[in-house]
Parts: sequence; structure tokens; C-alpha cells
Amino acid sequence: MPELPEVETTCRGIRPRLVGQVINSIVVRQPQLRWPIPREIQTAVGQTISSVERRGKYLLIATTGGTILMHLGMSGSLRLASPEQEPGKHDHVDIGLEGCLLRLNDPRRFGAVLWHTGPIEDHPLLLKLGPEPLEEAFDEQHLWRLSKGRRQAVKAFIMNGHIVVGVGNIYASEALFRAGILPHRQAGRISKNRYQRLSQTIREVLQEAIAQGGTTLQDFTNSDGQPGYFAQELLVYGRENQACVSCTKAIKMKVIGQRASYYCSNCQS
DNA sequence: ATGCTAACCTGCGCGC
DNA sequence: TGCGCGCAGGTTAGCA
Repeated sequence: MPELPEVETTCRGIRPRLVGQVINSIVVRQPQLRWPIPREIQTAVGQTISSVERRGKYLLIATTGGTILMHLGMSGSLRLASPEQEPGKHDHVDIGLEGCLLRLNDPRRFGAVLWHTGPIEDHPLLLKLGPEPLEEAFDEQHLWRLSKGRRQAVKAFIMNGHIVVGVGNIYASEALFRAGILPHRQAGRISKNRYQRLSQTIREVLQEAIAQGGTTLQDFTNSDGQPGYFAQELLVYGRENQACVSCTKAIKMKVIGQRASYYCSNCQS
């Protein structure tokens, strides 16, 4: 479910309610997520939250004694709820604050809740991540340099978190369409000029999606339970056999790296 | 080093 | 109605 814009929307939504608050309790109903939730997570109880940040699709809730590292996987979402609200079927974790709680819901359980002491940037899951697509370090130079000699499809290349973080399946197809590049083109055989265009369209789609509050396909809601509105802006994703918005030719679908990829064979080359 | 595959799970929509 | 199938927004581990 959540790509970078959805995680960013969530992060912005929960931050004002969390920073400065003391964690009163952590209730784990289902510890079996992507990795088991460690017992040490209870160390966070009694600590004060100092910041709520995003790195790629990871949410980092920093406290005075360590950091809660969360990932929403494919189907996770966070809600701010009142302590009286009964937990639902897939409400696996509650982080209790003063007067409210942060509740993790994740039907497929591909998400993660981990605890890390020491500098969070040293966490093994974050250590090898590529640059943030909306920050300076990400540009055509970066893509061009790392693509050298790579025979992998460019779509898989930009979805690789070690290259650049936060480009998920929806936005990868969208960015490639806007850049006029076929998703199955080999990464190492794309010109620097085209990477210039691609780095631009990646930033563009992500920024627009954040401005719209994320994309709601089935069930994404922000921390207030509101849906995102980017779905109506999607030009190719999920539009197989429909007319291309630019040339009216039928949109095609091809599985690349186990993921459905949508493109226009006329507008992209 | 690179790149592909399986794996982790549940829910939903579709065709029969 | 019910059942089986295929598919879904992510990412890592493991192997060639």
C-alpha cells in the first residue's frame, strides 16, 4: 500500500501529536510481522519522543533512549485513536501516549516494528539506502553513474532502495511514462539526458502525490482516516487496455521483476 | 558485484 | 452462495 508519499503523509500527520509526548505503554497483540517485534521495544516505555522522521519508507520515532523503527509494508497504516476505541482484527500494536494512542494496523503483516539504540543511521536496514529522491544528492549524475554496466530493467533499477529510496511500483510506472522511457529498457543503456528527465519526473510525481495526500487504491488512509487523492492523477498505473492520455493507444502491461508495469509503447521508447 | 526468485501474509474480486 | 485462483502499494535473504 504505502509508497513514499503515503509514508510522508502519515509522518506529517502523526508528528505534531507525538513529539514531546511520553510513551506510557506499548501493547503488542501480534508480534509476528516481517520480523518478530523484539521484547526490547518495551524499553521505549517511559521515554519521551524527541522527533518523528521518515527515511525512505521507514518511519523513525526517536526517543531519549532509542528509536522505534517502523515500516508499513504492503498493507500497513497508522492511526491516532482514543484509548477507548476497541482494537480491530489487524490492529497489532498500540503505542499509548497521554490521552491518545498510535495504532498500527497491518492485514498482511509485511510491516515491521523494531527498536534500535545508538545512532539510527547505523541501523543495518538504513545503512545501505540510496539518497532521498526529494533531496539534493539525487540527480541525473547519481542515476547515470550507478547505472553504468547494469543490464537490469530501468524500472527495477529505480525501485532498488540502494539506488534511490521511496520509488515504489505505482510511481515507478508513472515517472517512466512522464519521462518517455520504456520500463524494460536496460538501465545501463540509457543516456544521461534521459536520466536528467527521469530524475525530474521522479521528483515531480512524488511531490505531486504528497501534495494530494498520497494515493488511495483500496484502503490507504492517512493518520486521520482520510483517503489520498492522487489515484485520479495516475496516467498509466492500473490502466491496461485503456487509452493513453497522450496518444490514445492502448496502455500495455508487462511483469518486470515480479511487479506489474504499465506503459505506452507509443509514447515511451 | 549483479540479478533473479522465493518468501513472508491476508483479503478481495472474478469466473465458474 | 461458495470455491479456487490470481493478484495486490515492499523488501530481504539466498542462491546462481
